[in-house]
Amino acid sequence: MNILEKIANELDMLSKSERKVAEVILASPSTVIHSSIAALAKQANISEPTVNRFCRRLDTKGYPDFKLHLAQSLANGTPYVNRHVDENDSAEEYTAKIFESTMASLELARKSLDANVINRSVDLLTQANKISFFGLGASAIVAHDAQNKFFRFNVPVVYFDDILMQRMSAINSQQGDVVIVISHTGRTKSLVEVASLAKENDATVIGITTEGTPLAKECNIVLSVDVSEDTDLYMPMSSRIAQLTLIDVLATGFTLRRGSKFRDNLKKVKDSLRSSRFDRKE
Amino acid sequence: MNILEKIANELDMLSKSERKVAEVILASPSTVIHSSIAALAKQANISEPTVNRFCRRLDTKGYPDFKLHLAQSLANGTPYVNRHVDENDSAEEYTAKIFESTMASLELARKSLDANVINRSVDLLTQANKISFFGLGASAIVAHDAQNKFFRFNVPVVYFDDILMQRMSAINSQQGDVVIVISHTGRTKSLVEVASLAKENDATVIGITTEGTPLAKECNIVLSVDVSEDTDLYMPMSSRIAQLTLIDVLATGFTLRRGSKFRDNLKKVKDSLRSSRFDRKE
DNA sequence: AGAAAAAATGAAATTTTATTTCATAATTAG
DNA sequence: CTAATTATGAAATAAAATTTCATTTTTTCT
Repeated sequence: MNILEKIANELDMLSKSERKVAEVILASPSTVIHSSIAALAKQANISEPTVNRFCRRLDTKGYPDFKLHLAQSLANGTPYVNRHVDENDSAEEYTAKIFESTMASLELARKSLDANVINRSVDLLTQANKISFFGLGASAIVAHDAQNKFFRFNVPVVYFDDILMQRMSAINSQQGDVVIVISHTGRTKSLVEVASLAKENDATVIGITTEGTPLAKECNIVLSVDVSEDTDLYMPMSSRIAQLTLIDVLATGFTLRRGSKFRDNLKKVKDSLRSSRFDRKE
Repeated sequence: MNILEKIANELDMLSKSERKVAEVILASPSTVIHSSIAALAKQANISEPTVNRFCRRLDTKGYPDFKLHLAQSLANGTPYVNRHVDENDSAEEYTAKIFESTMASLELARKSLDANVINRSVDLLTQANKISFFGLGASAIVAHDAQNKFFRFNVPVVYFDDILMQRMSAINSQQGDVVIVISHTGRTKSLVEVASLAKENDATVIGITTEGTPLAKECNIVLSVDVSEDTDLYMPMSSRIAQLTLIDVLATGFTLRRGSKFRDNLKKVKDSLRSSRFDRKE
């Protein structure tokens, strides 16, 4: 179990001074693993025994043992933290930060997903007469991608990123159709309306959105993808990556459910693209 | 760099006694991280200073520091590896596998990227009179996404996922234009031709593709995004995620280069979307 | 509100652990 | 076979962590 998460979790179980220690550690865990207990105590403006007690409260044997746990956490658990891009970052720095934030978001998204809900969604998709993907803005890309994937499966699939087409399509939907509505915020008015229209016309509506939003309330099933709020500061970044990965999951679930014969078919689709490509030299 | 590998590598650089230490560590590294220097010395039948010297020879500051490195190596055992989805996987299993593979690919992609090339690309983009993004299939989504992002920056930007439009646009390009061609395989004939046409017409061609491919050869600059070959078995998955993250990096570089005033403008674009959304309750 | 109990905290002492120093032993080169 | 070099460990020293205990702060109960 990751000790950084553990610290964050148990933050309110700690005493005032211990919390100071926790904050210093969370602020810069990689510095701490190279600090002595004295240095850390000074940094947090508390005494050395307090640091020691803090370590014990986290079920480690003492400070050195705590550092070991911390080192391990840094190596795997949350190597990918959300580090904000800074005005003066070099290309190298902001590249690293963006990749790491994206990975951190994927980690988070994975945790927020419920396998049962995925399973039910795959069930519905395999049984659908028609599948529609709707999204706007950044989520339009996700819908576009989903169409691209499901199209390969040779199932009736459409995608619209135009409000009017979405409405018309929703109104024409019927029992047996699955409509997937994608929106990170879950607050885009026209999409919420589209979801509502589709539902009224007996389609099954699956939302790829955040739990508890107006859109989520209109859906039969909600695939909630949580990503840290502040990664998408000025433009959608992590959210759409998480959504796309979810599409991969659904597509994979779909192919698995359809069995091996179906996957042979996929290979055929892939091979059919070959003539449009230059050969590999090897 | 993994310290266990390092020990194994440098085994023959070590003295007889130091090698004894190395062997004890390699035999059971997880025991060692909980041992004191005295315990380890005894285990290896050598003295404490020898252990200390051993640690220094591996470029660590001393025994505690060595243990930290060791702890990290142990944790790093299986970070995000490419685990293949299996026929009989449960929803939980394949979800985890896909998310982890995606993260592994991002890690790989980040390593393959050259910050200097990114910097030059950002340079060119900020100075461009017009920016075009071309892609087909899964890469069309990436181009679509790029357009969506750069459109917010209020620069002339177009995207085409249609071969004919791409050709026409390439032929009409001129000096000062930047054309970004996206293709994971780098072997799609029509895209290679489009790149070549754009170049002939004095546009600067940036390729988001794999190094050494026919497309790469036609480009002025290649942003090479390597992802493990076998992740995209039947359909493109990881490659497009890596490409999209690269788009985020370019877009971020762009905004940083344009300065803070420009970013205020971005906020305005975002705020302008507000009226199309339901309010948050808080 | 105020006293007693409980909990939290840090100074100092103690203990544990790691490192340095230095004399001796082993190895290598000439 | 000897001198030089290198490797090694015992002992001393230094550094770091932990324990003890007195003091302060907070909480609980009149």
